[in-house]
Amino acid sequence: MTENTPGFDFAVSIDCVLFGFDGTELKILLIERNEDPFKDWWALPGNLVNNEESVDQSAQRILKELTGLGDIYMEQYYAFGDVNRHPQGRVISVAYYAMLRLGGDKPLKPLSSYAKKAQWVNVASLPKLAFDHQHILNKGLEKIKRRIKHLPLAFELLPEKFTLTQVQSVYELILGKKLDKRNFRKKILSFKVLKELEEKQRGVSFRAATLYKFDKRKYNKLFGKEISF
Amino acid sequence: MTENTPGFDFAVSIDCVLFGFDGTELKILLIERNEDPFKDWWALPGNLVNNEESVDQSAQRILKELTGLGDIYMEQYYAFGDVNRHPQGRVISVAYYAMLRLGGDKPLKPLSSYAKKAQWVNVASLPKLAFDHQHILNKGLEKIKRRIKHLPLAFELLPEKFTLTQVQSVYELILGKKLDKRNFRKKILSFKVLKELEEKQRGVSFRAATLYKFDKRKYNKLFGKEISF
DNA sequence: ACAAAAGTGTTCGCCCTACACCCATGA
DNA sequence: TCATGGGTGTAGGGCGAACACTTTTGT
Repeated sequence: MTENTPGFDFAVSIDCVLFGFDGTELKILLIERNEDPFKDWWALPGNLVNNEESVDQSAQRILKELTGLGDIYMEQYYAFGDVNRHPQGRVISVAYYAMLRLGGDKPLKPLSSYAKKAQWVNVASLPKLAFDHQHILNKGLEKIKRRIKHLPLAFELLPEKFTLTQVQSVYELILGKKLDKRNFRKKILSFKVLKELEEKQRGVSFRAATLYKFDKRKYNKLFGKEISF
Repeated sequence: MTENTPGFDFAVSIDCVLFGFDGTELKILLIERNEDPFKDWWALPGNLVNNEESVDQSAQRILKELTGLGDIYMEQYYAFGDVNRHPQGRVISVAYYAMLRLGGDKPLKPLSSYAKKAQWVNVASLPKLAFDHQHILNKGLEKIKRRIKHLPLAFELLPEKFTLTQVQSVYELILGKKLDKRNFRKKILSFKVLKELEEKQRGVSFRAATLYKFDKRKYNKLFGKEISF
């Protein structure tokens, strides 16, 4: 335990809930810890905030250290501050989520030594998590359930070109319920933020679906108006 | 500046945005600081988190110290963590908001000495605030604008018995726009969480309005369903 | 030919919006 | 009697929900 100037004896950490979509399942990125406490447990990627960086910058740095990715839309969603959430001292953790495109082209970069490995894990079949990370994750899931109704989070999970069925899958996984195909397509197209491409799906053993792109320009023009599922 | 165990050299504070409604205006509670930095400036009520209390408990304690009120619905909404937000060291501040009933029956209790006085101030005509408190407040206002569409925040600002016009005023002030009287009444009554009383308004020099009460029982039964403005 | 997913319209009910006048009360 | 806010209904348009079959493609 630490002995410090009263009032200045806290640590602040970031924990990241990184969502990914592999075409079928909703995944999150976990690391296997290589240090006590909770050595060998699975945990959310996270680390302490340095003294010379803001918490937002820290979140970006930690995400970059763990994945090699920068410039990711990342949103703070809650600060967890129970007294005993960390066994080695008073640590307040600020949680962020991000939506990431999975794909072989973006391998996970080497990690700091406190993690043995990082791995994408299906949200539906998680191991026991270290600290209060299950709680942090649950709150993150609730958050994106609400936010995906107003923000275009789904397209950040999908490849640049995607089919409407893939978009629908993402919504169904996050909201946890089936949606009607015709109604879904009508609605998502009614926002006018998807651009239909000439191109079609390839390599599937059934009728190839039309590919679409998310049109960020048009989306930005909607600013102020709400999209709503 | 402080010299501490690396990693455990942060302070964590709470800042509270306390909303109140006096029948006409939306107010927030400010204090006038009696200590440097920002001596003599107006600021949001807040204080450092103690080592042996959770941030939620700390928020409750601080609110109680400043107002004498306990058991207030208080919600954390953001953590502010810029490097130089506090001139005397690295302080992360976790912001909470609460909706309070104003009224002479609940005077503000004596304050800790770091405040000269506390005062309800009209949100529409604020003084310059210390630290990044204007920013914290702005973010709080955005937050309640969204939340009042789904949560019964308005009734926490109102006296136990209130008229429909008063409810409408609160919504108009928070949303920053006029609403149609007939449509508003239809909608608010359609949620079935208001109980019409036998009683009428007294002491007004025009037709007395019917008084209503918020029915928490019925509201709790709605759990899961969303109310939506 | 069959398996698998793509793609497509209509109907109905509900909710949101816009809109204006009479009523009750106290001064 | 006047000034002030209280209280009330309806019509039209738009949106969300329910619902099933044909098309395309690869094997």
